[in-house]
Amino acid sequence: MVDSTPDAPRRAVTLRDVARRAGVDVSTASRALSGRRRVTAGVAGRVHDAAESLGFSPNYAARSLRLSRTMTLGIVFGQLTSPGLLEFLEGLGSRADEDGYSLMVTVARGGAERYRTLVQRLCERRVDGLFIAAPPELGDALRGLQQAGTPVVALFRHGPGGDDLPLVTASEEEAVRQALRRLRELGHRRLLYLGIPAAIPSVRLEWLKEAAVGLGLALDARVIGHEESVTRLEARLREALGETAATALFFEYSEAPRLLGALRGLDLRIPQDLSLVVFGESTWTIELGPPLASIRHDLQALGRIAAQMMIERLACGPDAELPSVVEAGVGEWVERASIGPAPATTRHERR
Amino acid sequence: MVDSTPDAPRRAVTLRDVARRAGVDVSTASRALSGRRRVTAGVAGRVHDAAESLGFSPNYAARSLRLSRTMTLGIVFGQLTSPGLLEFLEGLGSRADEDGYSLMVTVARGGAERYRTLVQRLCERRVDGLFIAAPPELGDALRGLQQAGTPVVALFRHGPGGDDLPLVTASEEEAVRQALRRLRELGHRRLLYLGIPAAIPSVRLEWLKEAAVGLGLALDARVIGHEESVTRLEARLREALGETAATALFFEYSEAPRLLGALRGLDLRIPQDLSLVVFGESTWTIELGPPLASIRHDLQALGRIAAQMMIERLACGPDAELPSVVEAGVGEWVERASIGPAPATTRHERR
DNA sequence: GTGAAAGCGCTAACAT
DNA sequence: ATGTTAGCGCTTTCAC
Repeated sequence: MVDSTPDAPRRAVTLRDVARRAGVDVSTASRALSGRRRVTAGVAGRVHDAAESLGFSPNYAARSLRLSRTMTLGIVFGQLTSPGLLEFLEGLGSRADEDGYSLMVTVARGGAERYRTLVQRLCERRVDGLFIAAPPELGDALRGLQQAGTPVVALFRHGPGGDDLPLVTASEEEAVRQALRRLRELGHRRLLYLGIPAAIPSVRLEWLKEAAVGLGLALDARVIGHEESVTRLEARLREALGETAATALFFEYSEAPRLLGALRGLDLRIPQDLSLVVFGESTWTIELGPPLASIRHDLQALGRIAAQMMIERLACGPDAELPSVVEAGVGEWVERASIGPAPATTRHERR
Repeated sequence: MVDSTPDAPRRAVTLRDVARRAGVDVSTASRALSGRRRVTAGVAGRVHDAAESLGFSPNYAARSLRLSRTMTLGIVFGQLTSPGLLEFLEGLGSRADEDGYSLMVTVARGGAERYRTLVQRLCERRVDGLFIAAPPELGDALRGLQQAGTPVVALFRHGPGGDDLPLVTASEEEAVRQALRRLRELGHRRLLYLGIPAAIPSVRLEWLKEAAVGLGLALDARVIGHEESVTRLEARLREALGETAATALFFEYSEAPRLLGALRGLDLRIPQDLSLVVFGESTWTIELGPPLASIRHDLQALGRIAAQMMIERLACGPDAELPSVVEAGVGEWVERASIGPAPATTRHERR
């Protein structure tokens, strides 16, 4: 049923097969199928029928070779950790898909060397465009791409040493300002930021500092280790809150489980004793316990935007330049029940 | 620095360029670079130098065309929701990567029709192997792949109507049995399973039922809506616990935030009043609140196994058959503080 | 409107 | 050991 000639060769049907079946030349079949050039109605019909009945599926490698474009976009991730990356990927993928582009996804997982290897491989694959998340120093791994005029853009942020690529990212500046303004309005004067070293935070910290200075708020920042236990964090937290007398706490989504766990041990009421703001969100931060106020992104939308930019760029031809930084997405301040008026005296002062 | 001839053509360097520069024929250059056939040391050196200095990157489309293999694996996801999919993807991708395969990732996001479209596209891309997560009825979308002898495997489970593909999945049978045995040991006799309709649960429910029957435990199962609010769930939960007098509750990771939120409103002590077991886990279920006992998978390992199977199959040639079901991963029972001895009388009986 | 022919970049027979 | 030749499947001039 699936195959009319049961012992057909283990070989894909080619355009040649279709043409033969339709009684025309391959070139005619090509035209009929691509529809780009006019063909007699009868011929077109026969060709389509033949293709249909043979189960013809055009070979993209051949087409790519001829057309010098693969209709493929590549992406290199550093690591697939944050669940936000799935949303991003979904957005990017679906937008690309709409214009017929497929996505090659790779994960570096290692150092800069791995990044370079993957970039090389994607270059061999002749992707039409390449995204690199938080790119490190890439050296001459980009050479092939550059020679071919393939656009390469950095995603989210630049990694150490890799700041020579146009960047597509979401800006949180305004959202951070809004959050701080609101907290100030609620009487908060001293803020604390807890983050892991050398990740996204650096930029966030800049924004936080800037906004805090602008509004006359005190901001302390402390680094917490990636692996510190909940009990350890509890002590750290107690100490940090004691020393800074902060009434509002900022932290990263990735640290939220441990931090919230530690917070429980401290017997603080949220938000009466302490207001909480998290960078990023998910059902966990919203549905469980006090809904956490957050500075979030629509990462799916950001993905779509990144894809769209690339596609437009591709349509413009190789000579169009990419702007060096595109703040494509916009961070959003979402107020929720985890923030409230600052306590008159902090818990620690009370003691 | 990057380019010795500043106004070089916007064109990738080809093997021909390398050969010319090295003063040899393209075929010789090909041999020297592939290293598959012996070449004089001097020539090899010159060719490599030329390739190096020109920044040569072999065109995979051309190679694919010639070799009839793309060194590309395709994967179709239904949706990119569960964070576990990232782990899976990472495992699959890294294993594939080790053997030089790249990964084309697509997301159906829609109904069976979208699946078919993506399968078609991946077929045109001539992937060497294809994974489809929870495939629905695919109809003749698989024809091209079949004709070409491309292996296609289903992942996780079969979707409605799509049960004609070899399946790679993880079995939880034994883990479920262990969990129930342990609960029985702790005095539990009545269990409750809360799940969303038409997702993974169906299989899980089978396993649960089977194990429960085998151990003489009572098992009730209730469906909860995908969108029910926490307060609504609270009522549902109260009702369900009241009616079944269950002392242990099973639920899915995806429902955990809402369910745990609802549980809080019920003023139950975990595990004194109720024991909890979740299918799947993350830092959220471990670090926050009472660590949840779980039936989990190492999805990254499963991904690696799936990739490995495919690669081996590819090495065997197109005539090797895939076994129809491979339970490649093993679910694991992990006991944590969320389970404890069954209460002498259930909370509701006490009232 | 259709067929003939060339060629995208590469590899593998075959010849030398 | 190296060069010559053919061809993977497709699109696109170029004739007719």
